Amino acid sequence: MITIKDMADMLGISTTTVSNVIHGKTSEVSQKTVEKVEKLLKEYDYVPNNSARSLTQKCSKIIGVSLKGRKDQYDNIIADPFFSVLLGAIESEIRRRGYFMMIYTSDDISELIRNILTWNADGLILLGILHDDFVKIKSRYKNPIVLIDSYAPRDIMNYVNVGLEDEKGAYEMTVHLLERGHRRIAFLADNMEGVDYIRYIGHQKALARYGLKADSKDLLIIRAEMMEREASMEELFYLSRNYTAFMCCSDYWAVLLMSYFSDRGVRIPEDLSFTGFDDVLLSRIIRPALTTVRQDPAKRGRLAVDTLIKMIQEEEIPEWDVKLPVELVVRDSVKTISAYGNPEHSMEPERGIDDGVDE
Amino acid sequence: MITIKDMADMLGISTTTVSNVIHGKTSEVSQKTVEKVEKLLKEYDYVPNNSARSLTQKCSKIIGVSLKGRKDQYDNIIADPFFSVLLGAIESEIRRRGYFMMIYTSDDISELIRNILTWNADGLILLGILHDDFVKIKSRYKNPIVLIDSYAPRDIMNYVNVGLEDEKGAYEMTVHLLERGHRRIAFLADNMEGVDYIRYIGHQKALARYGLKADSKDLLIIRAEMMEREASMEELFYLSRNYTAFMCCSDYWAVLLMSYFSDRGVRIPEDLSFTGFDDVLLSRIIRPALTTVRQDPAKRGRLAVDTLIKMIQEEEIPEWDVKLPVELVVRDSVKTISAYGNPEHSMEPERGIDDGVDE
DNA sequence: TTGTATGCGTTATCAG
DNA sequence: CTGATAACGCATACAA
Repeated sequence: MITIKDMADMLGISTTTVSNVIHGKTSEVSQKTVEKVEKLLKEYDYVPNNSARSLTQKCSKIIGVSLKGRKDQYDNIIADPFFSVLLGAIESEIRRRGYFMMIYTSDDISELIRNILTWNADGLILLGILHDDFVKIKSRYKNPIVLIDSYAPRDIMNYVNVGLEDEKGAYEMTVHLLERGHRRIAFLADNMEGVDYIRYIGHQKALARYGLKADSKDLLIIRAEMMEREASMEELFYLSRNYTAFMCCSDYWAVLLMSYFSDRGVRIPEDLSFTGFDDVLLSRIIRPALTTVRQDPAKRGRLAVDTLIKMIQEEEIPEWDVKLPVELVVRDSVKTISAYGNPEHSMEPERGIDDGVDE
Repeated sequence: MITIKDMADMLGISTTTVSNVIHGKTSEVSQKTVEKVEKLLKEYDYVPNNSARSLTQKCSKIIGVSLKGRKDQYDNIIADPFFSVLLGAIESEIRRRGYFMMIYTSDDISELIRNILTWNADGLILLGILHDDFVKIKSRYKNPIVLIDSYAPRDIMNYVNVGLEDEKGAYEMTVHLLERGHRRIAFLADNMEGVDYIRYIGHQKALARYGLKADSKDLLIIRAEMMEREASMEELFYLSRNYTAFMCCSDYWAVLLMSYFSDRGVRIPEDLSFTGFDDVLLSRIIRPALTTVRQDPAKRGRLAVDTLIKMIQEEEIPEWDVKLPVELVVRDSVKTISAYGNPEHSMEPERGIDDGVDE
């Protein structure tokens, strides 16, 4: 590892001159010196020491990416099919822009903060962080932050979020189910915060538009450990008899449950319809192919990085809450039960009710 | 961000003393001073600047993780179901051990090397790197390196690899197919280097043990862009008529192809059997569930990190080539065709032939 | 056009 | 027990 000083000594010139050549400030250096230095740069394949750079400058060229692990959900969150695609896109964009990515996963938010601070990251991308944690981070870390999939009360704190038309997606999916004649729909969510909550709002609005009312008993919260506990699954199986459709908040769960139910003799979609959210690879591969809401995680990752770098370079404060479009993808996991729809509800939305979505 | 100097000034003592307290060298500091400093440490929640530390010390506490992207394979390699689980395990273990993870993906190996050097990473974990690239990296980077899934000629260069019983896995899978009466087996691989090549060796040995000979025309190389090109898939479809089983080098491909073939009316496993490798979530979810070779990527990730840290701390040079066990997982994607087996081959291995595996 | 001097935050050496 | 002081590698303001 050759240093600037080494090279300066070798050429009998000062470090300043070498540094200037490295940074392309050749206007202030004679052509001859430039050539000498560049020759040496090539010869020894000089690589700057970024620790030293971070020290003298304000910036570290590091972008921190944090996903608070949730022990209750998956073994490790990086393995989640949706997160991994997103993360891959973020990584490649960070690299393309000449930055470095450092990942911090932790269930302990204060440890996470210490890790960010200790490297003085230029900016931060936070995935699926809850509001309280965001506030804690924001209070200690002053550089730009971009959130992905966050819903926080706007009035409490400014934030930049690269989100999704979650409400619209859930709305359209619900409408799709209703139009196919489904009236007994269960809504399956990981939790009732953030993204899943907003999707539930969309679901409710669609029901309302059809003169139906969401019933809290149709809201099924599903957790990773349930798959392990036979009793929980039995109960879910039992509950499923009340429904013609399971509307899931993620492809991951939809696909897992489809597999579980079909193994127990439930025919999909004949006996029970399923829908997902995300459109990950899984949902295209499984049979019946999953009807779902598509988003573009690669685009999202890129946009998050672009936005963050814009903020870092202080060109501007970008739009504070982007909602990327979603698209209903109809495949084969939803049955059409027109003749079998609950007769007391018409197939058309009731007149006079018109709550917009994402207004 | 409070610094050591700030605190020293506040207390009217020297930075040395503060630093000593921070590092627990309290034997050389009076109790009173220790308490004063620790109070301040807490109060301002002091976080050390790691760039400064890296500069003065030999170590950076960074572990670099590199996966050379292969443009021909996936959009981004992090999204690969197997890699993402492995990566997640690596990340959590690195963090648990008090290190930081920096990811470098690049198709340009020299860019990758520069990134590693610029941060002076204490150690490196290389995933799926080919031998030539490893040599290049090794020539520029002198800190410990642990490989995952590498096969290189041992005589050329020392290396530490955390691998798998690839040969054994493929051997057992092939035997399984043979015992179920399959005689016309296609071997599908991404390429003919590294892991896939060793698996092919195992495949060949199993065939030999049954008095059969591997035919190079039964070796089908499959690439990501093939899925897009209709002509390629048509050809594969046409070829498939020659076989009773497709033995795939990864679950990823097995599952993708199963889906493709079953959509075109091929019954699985009645018309065509499939096997995979890895046992990712996908293979458990899909129906028919995939017969595959299980490995434990989480364990692998942990072991790789443990090994690397051992090397970094110079406790010892660990075993140079670990091969973690694999396990055949029989599910429903392989048909039993005992009555239909090629009559000129007996179901039992021929006598007198006895090439061991992984000897 | 080139060089000198200083500082970034930390650790380590050595002297008091 | 404590404190100067130098050093790590780099960038920059200022001199020459």
